[in-house]
Amino acid sequence: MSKTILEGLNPQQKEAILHNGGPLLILAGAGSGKTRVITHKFAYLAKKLSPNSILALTFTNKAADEMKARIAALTKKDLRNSWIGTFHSQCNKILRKEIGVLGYNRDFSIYDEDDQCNLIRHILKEFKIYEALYKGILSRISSLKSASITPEEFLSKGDGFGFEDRLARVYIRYQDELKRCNAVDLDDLIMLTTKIFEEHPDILKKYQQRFQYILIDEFQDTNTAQYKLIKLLASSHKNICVVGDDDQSIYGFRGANINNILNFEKDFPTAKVIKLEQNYRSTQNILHVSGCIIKNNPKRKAKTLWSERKGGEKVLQCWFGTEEEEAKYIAKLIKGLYLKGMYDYNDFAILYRINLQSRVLEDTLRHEGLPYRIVGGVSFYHRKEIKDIIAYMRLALNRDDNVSLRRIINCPPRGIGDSTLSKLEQEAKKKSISLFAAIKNVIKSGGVTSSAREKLEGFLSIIDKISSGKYKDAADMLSKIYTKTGYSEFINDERAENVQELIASAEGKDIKEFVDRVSLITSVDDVDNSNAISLMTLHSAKGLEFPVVFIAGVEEGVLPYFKAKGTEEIAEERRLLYVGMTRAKDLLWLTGAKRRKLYAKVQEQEPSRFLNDIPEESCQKIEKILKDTPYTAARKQRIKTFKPAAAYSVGARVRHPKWGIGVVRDCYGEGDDQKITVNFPEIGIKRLALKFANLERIR
DNA sequence: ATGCGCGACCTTTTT
DNA sequence: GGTCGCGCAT
Repeated sequence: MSKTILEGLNPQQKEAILHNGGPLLILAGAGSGKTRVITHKFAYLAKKLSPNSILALTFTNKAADEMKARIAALTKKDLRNSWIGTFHSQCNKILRKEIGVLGYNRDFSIYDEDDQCNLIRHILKEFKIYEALYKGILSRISSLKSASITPEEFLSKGDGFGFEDRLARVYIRYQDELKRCNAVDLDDLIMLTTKIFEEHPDILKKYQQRFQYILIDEFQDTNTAQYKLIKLLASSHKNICVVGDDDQSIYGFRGANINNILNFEKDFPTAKVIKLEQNYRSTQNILHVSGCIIKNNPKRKAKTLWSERKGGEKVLQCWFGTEEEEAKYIAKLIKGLYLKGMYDYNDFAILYRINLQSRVLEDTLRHEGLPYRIVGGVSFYHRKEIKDIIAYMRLALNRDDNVSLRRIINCPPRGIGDSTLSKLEQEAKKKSISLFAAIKNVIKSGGVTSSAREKLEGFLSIIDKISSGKYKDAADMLSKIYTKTGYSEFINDERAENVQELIASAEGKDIKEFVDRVSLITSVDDVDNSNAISLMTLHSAKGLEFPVVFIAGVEEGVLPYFKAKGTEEIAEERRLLYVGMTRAKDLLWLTGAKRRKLYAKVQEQEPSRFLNDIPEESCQKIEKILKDTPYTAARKQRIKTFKPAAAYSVGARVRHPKWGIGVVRDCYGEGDDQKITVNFPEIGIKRLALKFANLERIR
């Protein structure tokens, strides 16, 4: 057992896994096999401990799912009751049990950013603060919460005058309103859990005993509130292992506190520190150049990544007249490399700092007939029609949820306008009751015109019908909502399709679990394996890797973005570039344009200051468009590093459970990391991990 | 209740 | 350049 767990690992990785109890900080450089170490460490721990007594926290659902799948494959243990998940989902789990002590009801709603905005705007109207400020105010409140500062603390810090004081009052009111709605926002999931632990030592003790070991992934992304929470949980046994890379901290603007990683050793003086510096992804050259850039950051835990893939192609720098030329050249290069058979479309990624850069790139790729996909972007669950339908569901489960009620009381339109609504608001305020209860009161007391009363009765009976109905699953409930509310007649075809998709995704799911999932998920985990070039922001690229990476717009004002002024902000921009560069396995291009259209005006652009840190000899600068694409070294590199494994030979036929029969195009890697590339007719070329692919060899 | 014109504003965004 | 929100007009 422990043989398989430690097989194929380097000494540092082994040390990290075998380290016995006590605080451990694993500084895992880009591409150093971090996920592997975490999952194997979990498996190792699970030999002695029940898997359900290990708390393993990630930041994304995707990372959590992947971790679960890999641990399940490794340990063959039942993980249905495990505590592997995101910070938010695991806190939600705790709150659903314990929130009673704070005076909330267990059926609380979870508000996302959209709901938060609605609530803040509602409050600002009442406070007579210019409503357009809501975004700024919400972000201030959110950063207070992520820094674990309560409304009362913030108010007591202020001088009692001016904007800060008013902000404090809005914050207090906001928190009150949430409670009145029996709702928590995403920051509350962390903050309220912490609050319970602080105020109820017995509850804290229960969870301290339950979690014998704590594992945290992407530790550089934790905010102060999250760190406070895990310090509480780890304080008795100090069996805590955090894994992260300070050089990849790029979410400071969302409250992530890089000092958490820098201070871990101070907070846990007996902490062992292990550095994972062997990179299994990029060529030595790419690592060298990205290392030259990141080493200029102040306050970092120095790491020197190295790779067995010695040498490699030089990093290519290219400077163009305009962003159109930049895009065109990138497209031509991709086409050239593709036609030479070196790479597939999904081997390429084009990364950029700001979303608006994607437009020219998209236009050009389309024009050149190259397939692409945008990664990230607007979330499915953020769409109006989806949020509306979910709001009905939420209101049926939690009648105090005023935000959801306001959202749907007149959607689809049923003639309940502002005047009726403000009567309801008044009544609710006067009697300190929810809007839903206010509707009942107003109907009884005859506080509205008879036509308004009829309409309110109609709305009431819809909600009553929804909440008294018996449903076999979440899909059943959603589809009844969709028809009974009149929503289905109200929307256009495209939106109707989205609703159908939502209903389909709820098939067989428990209603409450489904609502939670929707609130805690951002994007649909669509497994888009289509053979296409990936376009995304540098932020979205974190955690991914591609054989060929282009970083576009490496210019002053774009990267670093012009709004980044202070040293820490510049340092974060530098890390952003570093994250982008370390995504590349074989080839890396840094491009820029002399003139770029930004927000309707053409700007003269200078090369990014970060480029000055790149040593001449590791870089190739190209001023004009070349006829030949430089790829020979990369090809040699590939052949050397990826020796064909014996498992499948190129040209062999295999069957995949989902995609049918295909032809093996490539097979490489060793041990658990064996990868296979298969061309499935109709579906296209897929790159698969041999271990999980479930392939069947056929003759 | 809806439609339109005007002005302000622009990042990144795991949950 | 394009979006979003507001206020005013119907």
